[in-house]
Amino acid sequence: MRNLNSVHLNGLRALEAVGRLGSLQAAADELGVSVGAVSQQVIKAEGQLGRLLFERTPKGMLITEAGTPVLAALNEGFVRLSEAVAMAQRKDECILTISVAPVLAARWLVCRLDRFMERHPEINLRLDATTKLVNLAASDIDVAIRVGKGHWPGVKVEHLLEQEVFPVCSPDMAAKLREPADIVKLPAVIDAHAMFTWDVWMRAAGLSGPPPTVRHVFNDASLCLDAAIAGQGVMLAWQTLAGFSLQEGRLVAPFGIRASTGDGYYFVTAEGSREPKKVRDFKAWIREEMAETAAIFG
Amino acid sequence: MRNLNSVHLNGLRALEAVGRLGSLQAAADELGVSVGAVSQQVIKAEGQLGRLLFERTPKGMLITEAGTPVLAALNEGFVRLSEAVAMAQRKDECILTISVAPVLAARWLVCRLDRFMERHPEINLRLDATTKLVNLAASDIDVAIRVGKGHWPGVKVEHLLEQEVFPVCSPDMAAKLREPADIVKLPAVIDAHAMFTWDVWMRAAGLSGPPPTVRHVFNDASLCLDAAIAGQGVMLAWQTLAGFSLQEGRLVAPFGIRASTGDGYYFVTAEGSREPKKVRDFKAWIREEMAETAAIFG
DNA sequence: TTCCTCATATAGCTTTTCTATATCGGCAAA
DNA sequence: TTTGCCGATATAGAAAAGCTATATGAGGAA
Repeated sequence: MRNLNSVHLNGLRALEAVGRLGSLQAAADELGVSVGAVSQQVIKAEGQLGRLLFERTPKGMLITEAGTPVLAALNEGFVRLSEAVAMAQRKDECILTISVAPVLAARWLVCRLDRFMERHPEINLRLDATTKLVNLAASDIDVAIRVGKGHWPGVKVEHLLEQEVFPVCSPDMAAKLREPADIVKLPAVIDAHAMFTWDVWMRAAGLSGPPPTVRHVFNDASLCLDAAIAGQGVMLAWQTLAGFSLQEGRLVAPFGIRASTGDGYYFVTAEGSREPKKVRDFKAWIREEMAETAAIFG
Repeated sequence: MRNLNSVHLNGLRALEAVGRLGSLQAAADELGVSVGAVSQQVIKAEGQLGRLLFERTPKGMLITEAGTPVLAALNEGFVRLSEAVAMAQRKDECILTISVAPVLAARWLVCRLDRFMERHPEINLRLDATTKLVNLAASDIDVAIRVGKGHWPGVKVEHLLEQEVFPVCSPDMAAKLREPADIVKLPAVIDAHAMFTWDVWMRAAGLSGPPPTVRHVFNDASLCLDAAIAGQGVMLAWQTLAGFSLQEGRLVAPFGIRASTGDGYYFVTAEGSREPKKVRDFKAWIREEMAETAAIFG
């Protein structure tokens, strides 16, 4: 499209407007400039194209035969540009863009989105699955959910749920356990990205000695949970990861001892401006769903 | 399309180029400006739209979800504008735009255009039927054929054929005529726009007395000729108007007396520049056809 | 002949666009 | 940890584009 470098876009627009509206005055009205400005632009643009698109008559501008297809194509082009601008300027009241960790999306959020649709049919979600802390001022994300200490500058942070970890394993594996100390004797499956270790839970359980032996390590928490479900070992899991599988009976949390990691779930939104209703609606719904998940454990 | 007034077209183009090419540098290369210029334009245009279309990452600009449809529409728009510009800038070697009087077109030229197509299949004609003397410098007409004295300033004029007039009537009507003086006793059909009167012919025929009585007057020479063909009167016609009907035997030119009107057929072209081959080809062909028409009369 | 409409030309001001340069942040390699 | 590179951004000021205001010209109608 380098050929567009040889002609001024404002001039092409002037040509199109005159071609469609029939006179310099009508075009000037639409473009919001004076008749003289349109006249200059038309003359200059014709010069840049090396082609006369109009014949001047006392009754106004008449399109030349060569001008007809050119002006038709210009019209289609500008109609499309106008649609693009309208699209960009439209307030997407009905689209909510959220950012959550992939594992939270896969293991907790996506399976309950049907309930969000029931509650808010007028809101369409866009889900950006990433663990990065997004720059909300420089992206189109409305709200993020993140796990961590919550000390993130430049954004508004709102606590949602304290993260707790606890061992989970298959029911068959759990059936062989007589006391909490038996858990650390099981082989373990490990999530390499976890920000905590078995020590956190063992302290809460009042256990000393070595942690479980590592059988498998995964770089994806969701895959790690699948391994635990498959009976390949015990995993130190957390509420949103394991809640659904616990409810289904595919996993068991033996003895129910939980330890707080010191991290929490937080809503992260842009500072300053008043939150749109769709964001408030979403947060309220998430709170309810988190409360229901928390209720599984006590 | 007034919404385009609120955003700079150059900025939209910068957005589109970055969206399509993936970086400010690549866009700058295509637009022929510096990276700083593109950066400024993108930032300003996003501000004017009130929408971020890109997320800035260390690896370059990433299109936001909202940006994807907007940039797609911008791309379509600019592709079409580019096509329009290419169309306008393309040298139409194969299109010849001619301007002739409507009656010349209808009665002489159009019926023989098949022969022009045979001779020059590579040339497409555009025919502008008007009697006005066109401003060749301010229109896209390559060559005009006009009837008159030929004294037209500011254009190149080239004589083609002297205009002669002569009475024509239906064969039945002609069968009753014994001598030229009988012609002026017939009722006449008159072309209101004709630039000559019966006096011109009567002088050439050596006849005195009153001209034929007027039966019908037409504001279109072609309709007038049709009336003569229909036997409604005698018409003072000219070569290009009546030639074809004479050859067909639908009209007769009794006694073959012709008078020169003092007007002529002329090629009219723009002054100055060397004529393209297509114009020279067309004129050569017209000369041959005119010579053939002239041969009908002796 | 006069008046109106439409396009065009011109001078000069305003706005946009651009260049040149410096800076910043992130990432990879030493 | 330091350094260098890459890509984006900010800034000042120059250049170009765009615009207004005004005058002019041509054609047509009253």
